[in-house]
Amino acid sequence: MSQDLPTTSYALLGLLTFGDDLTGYELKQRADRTLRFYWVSPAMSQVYTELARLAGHGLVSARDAGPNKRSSKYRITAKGRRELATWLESEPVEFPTLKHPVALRLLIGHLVDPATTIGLLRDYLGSLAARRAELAQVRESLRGRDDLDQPFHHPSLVAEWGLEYFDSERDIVEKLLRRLEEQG
Amino acid sequence: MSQDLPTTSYALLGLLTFGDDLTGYELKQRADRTLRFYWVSPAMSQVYTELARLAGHGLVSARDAGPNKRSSKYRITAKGRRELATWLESEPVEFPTLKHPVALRLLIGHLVDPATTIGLLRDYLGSLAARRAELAQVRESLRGRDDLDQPFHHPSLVAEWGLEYFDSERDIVEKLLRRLEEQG
DNA sequence: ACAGCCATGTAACTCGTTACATGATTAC
DNA sequence: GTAATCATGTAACGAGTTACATGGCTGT
Repeated sequence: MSQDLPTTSYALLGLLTFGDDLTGYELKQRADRTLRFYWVSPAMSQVYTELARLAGHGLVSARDAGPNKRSSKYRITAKGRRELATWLESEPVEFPTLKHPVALRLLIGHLVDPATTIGLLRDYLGSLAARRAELAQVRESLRGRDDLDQPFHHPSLVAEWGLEYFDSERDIVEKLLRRLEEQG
Repeated sequence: MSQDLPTTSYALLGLLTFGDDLTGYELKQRADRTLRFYWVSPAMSQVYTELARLAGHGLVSARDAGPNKRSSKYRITAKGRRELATWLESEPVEFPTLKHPVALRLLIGHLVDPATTIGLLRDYLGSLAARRAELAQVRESLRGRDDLDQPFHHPSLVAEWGLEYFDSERDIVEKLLRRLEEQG
């Protein structure tokens, strides 16, 4: 029965488990707010492709709302919920993948002068702070709906995890930067 | 002059800047040891594809060594070094991408019982420790070749960054786990 | 002789992206 | 009226994977 879909498909399906029905467009917005920080934010076109696939497997159902067959809302089906729970329990869970262009550039730092590397890391600290602020705003927006029995309890746990990750990354890079500045 | 290759291509090219010439096979091994932790470890077939592309752009040169036209070693060219330095200085550097299947599953923890989520995180702590041990071994293997002016100075900085990341991730997950255990 | 590793490559395929096309609704 | 946003989709492409095919070299 287990369908074995790509992970992004399960991720989008998961975003439909919070008690509301969404259009493809709205689903993309939710992905931009949450999924982006620890998975990917799929392109608009892929959201529609995935919704069509999920509907083909009977994991979501489409319901027309607007007058012109537009704005159809998607709802997760009972089968979709079972499928998601099975996926969640399936072993083994893949190890996280990190694609870190900054670390990658630091690796070949011997090709350029130290000032370039230092500038690279300073820029990174800036974008890290900006990204952290975005996530902090998301976390704040869940306040009041994040109690133990409320739908956004787990999303808020994940958001807090992300904030701690950003803080730790900042600390590590700051320390590294001090080290490079002393050498250079 | 800037070629604008995929990042994996620059990454593999970067692995050829440490003073030795490598066969495709050896390059794959080096990627498995280092690149894997903060980028990806490309499939064997892709390594050969990328080497062919790099050679086509004149960024690496192939030199036959074996009798049967096999075991040809690849060496980065002067043009390749210039290209890499340009890439390193190019702005802006992309923000890291994290694909975190564990966080993704935690997000929809409301679909399963707490024990499942707790088990998931415990498993993750285990694989995290294993991965950290692998990286620690890599870092140790660089000792003696990691001084300021030596080729593996920057790789060792990156490895230490990775070790600190793993430690921080472990701390965050352990705290989260305690929180879930108290609730459940 | 056989296993296991070294070594290279092609073909088919999936995932996901960007570019493009189209049109409705809302706010000013 | 017109710009911005809402909304949905198709087509072409690129990056990267798995499966497959091939054969040499090394140790026991």
